[in-house]
Amino acid sequence: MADIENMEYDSLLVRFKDILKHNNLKFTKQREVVLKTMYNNDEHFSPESLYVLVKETYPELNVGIATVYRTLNLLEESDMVTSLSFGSSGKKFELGNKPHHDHMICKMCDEIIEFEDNGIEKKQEEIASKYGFKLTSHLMQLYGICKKCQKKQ
Amino acid sequence: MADIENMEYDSLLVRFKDILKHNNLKFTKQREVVLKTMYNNDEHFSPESLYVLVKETYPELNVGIATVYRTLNLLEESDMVTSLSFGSSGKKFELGNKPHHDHMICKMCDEIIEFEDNGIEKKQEEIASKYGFKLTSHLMQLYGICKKCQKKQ
DNA sequence: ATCATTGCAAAACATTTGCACAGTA
DNA sequence: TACTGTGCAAATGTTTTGCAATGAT
Repeated sequence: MADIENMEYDSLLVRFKDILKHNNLKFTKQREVVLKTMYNNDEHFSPESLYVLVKETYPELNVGIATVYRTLNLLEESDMVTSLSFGSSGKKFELGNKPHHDHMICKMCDEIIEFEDNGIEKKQEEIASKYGFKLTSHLMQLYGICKKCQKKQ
Repeated sequence: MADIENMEYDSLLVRFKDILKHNNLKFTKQREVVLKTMYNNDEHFSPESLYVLVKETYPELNVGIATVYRTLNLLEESDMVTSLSFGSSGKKFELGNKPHHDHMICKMCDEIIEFEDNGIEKKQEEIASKYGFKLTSHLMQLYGICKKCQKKQ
């Protein structure tokens, strides 16, 4: 049963349970379902859109949007999800199960393209140490117009 | 009168007036005062804090916060100001009169340190062209703990 | 004179919180 | 059992919008 397909999710789940235990928090269906929905739908979610998806997928649980917010905040504090903010609408979240990457965002269609930035990281470390700054994370977003939208113009 | 001190502001103002004219928009005291206040107080502003400062400085104009928002949005669309968003509170804006730079943000005290990133830009262009993406701008924010706050810990 | 802009208040969003009840350990 | 989590609705915070009056060209 525990085939390779589920290994990654299982390890996320174990990590989540660990975090909960270490903080004297409880493992609940709602928390599990929020994590699982993010995993099964590999995208960038707004709290609202994740909420809709969770409700559609698990209507019997009757999950409230407050719980989605609470769970996302918990997951973010525990570094299991990352948030991006751009544009005028609120944040978007993604599950941190992929290797580190950054984002290119199309101004016209809001599409998000992920890319890896081997090499830029080193430069960032250099800059930070120059200012005595202790780096914990970074956000790099490139804005512009994607291939498709360039054709439309 | 037009000494070197004011040249930079004057050129901003000319640019602003140009933008207004090209869009059939009008040059008003309120719009001018928002721009001027940003220029005179070289910082990163939330719309709210800029509003307070404008009211303090020009109480007789009785500028409303809606106008501050409208002006900031206008200035941003015209690329005269840039916005950063981070944390859970809203956006911060800065006037785009400095050479391009990025930001280091302290997680503890929210201080913003600016730095220049000669060299990273080239890499960004490379990445973008690999995806057929037409780059118009970018955002790079390094998060961590600043020198002062490290000592406090 | 014409048409955009303004301040105000209300509306629209986005997110958080208080509380009584339900669920986990 | 003890205590945390939950949904709900209300509260909060941020940004936008409709409107009648004002101001710029």
